[in-house]
Amino acid sequence: MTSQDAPPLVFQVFNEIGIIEQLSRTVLEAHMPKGLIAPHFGVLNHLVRVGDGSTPMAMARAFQVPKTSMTHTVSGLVKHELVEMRPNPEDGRSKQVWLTDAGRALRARIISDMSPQFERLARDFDISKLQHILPVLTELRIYLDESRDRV
Amino acid sequence: MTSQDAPPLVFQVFNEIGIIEQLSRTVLEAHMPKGLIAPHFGVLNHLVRVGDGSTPMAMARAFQVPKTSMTHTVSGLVKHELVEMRPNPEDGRSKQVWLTDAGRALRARIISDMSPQFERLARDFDISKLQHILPVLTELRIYLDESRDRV
DNA sequence: CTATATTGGTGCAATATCGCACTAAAGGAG
DNA sequence: CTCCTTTAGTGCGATATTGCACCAATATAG
Repeated sequence: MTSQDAPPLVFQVFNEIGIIEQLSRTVLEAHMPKGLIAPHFGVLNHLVRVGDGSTPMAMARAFQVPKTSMTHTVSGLVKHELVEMRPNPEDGRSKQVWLTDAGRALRARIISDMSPQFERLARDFDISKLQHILPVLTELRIYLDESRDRV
Repeated sequence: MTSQDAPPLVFQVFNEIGIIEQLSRTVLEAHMPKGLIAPHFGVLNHLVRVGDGSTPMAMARAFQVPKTSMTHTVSGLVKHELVEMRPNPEDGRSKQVWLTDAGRALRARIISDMSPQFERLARDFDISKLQHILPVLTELRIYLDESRDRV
């Protein structure tokens, strides 16, 4: 019975990460309008930060989700008129996703709505600890990402 | 445009955590039999570690998911005969979830199947870094958990 | 150039997630 | 005890996720 009493370190890390992901996603979604969830925000945020005109497949790869999932998420944003699809002039197979003004505005509003919570966390929590773990998380993410297809 | 070029630290941490969660979940699910996904493993693992006979609601709270989601997950495990439901002798409203031998065996097999990958990660990655971030992740998880209903 | 392989996107079906409403049991106020 | 509230669980419907199959466009082999 020893093995199950002492879960390996890696296991524990992934476990905590899973719980944090769930809790933080819930917080995010509490600030989103009805009908939109975390993946929608992810796409809006991605388009603002990386730039408009990305293709659905490029975003599916960026988020590591199947292309059908990205099609579905983007179509939800189109329905809410937060992005619009345009043909890709460089490749007849693909499309480009462009933000609308409403899309930009919604993303900005969600972020500003959440800022009090971030600030409270920054007050209550030792931020330097987060600064220390961020590079490790990034390294771990890169490792997992690169080992993804080798498995 | 400055605010969106420099996402706050907390934002970045949650972002990395979200990606790691997704990648690690994919790894886990690659080791699970067809028809079972990460939440099923979560419940099996929980029952082994915390002990048999927990109620669906207790687990819903532990995993921070709606009770309907837990009902669904547990019913999938029942269908695969990995757990069984019994009436709760102490409360006529609720039930208890007990592992079957097959449930215990499957959980053990999944863990042992994944151990080579954990070991490879332990070789390729500086484990002491994970040791350093684990307590911070735990602290962050506890903070979010406690602030969950205050928001 | 032609034939084949690959790639981007979508429709469809199976399953998952989750809010809402409802029932049954338990708890609490009087 | 009775009434009211709370709690555990489930049915149902809306939406999400994802594998599979397919089409159209592009890339590649010969």
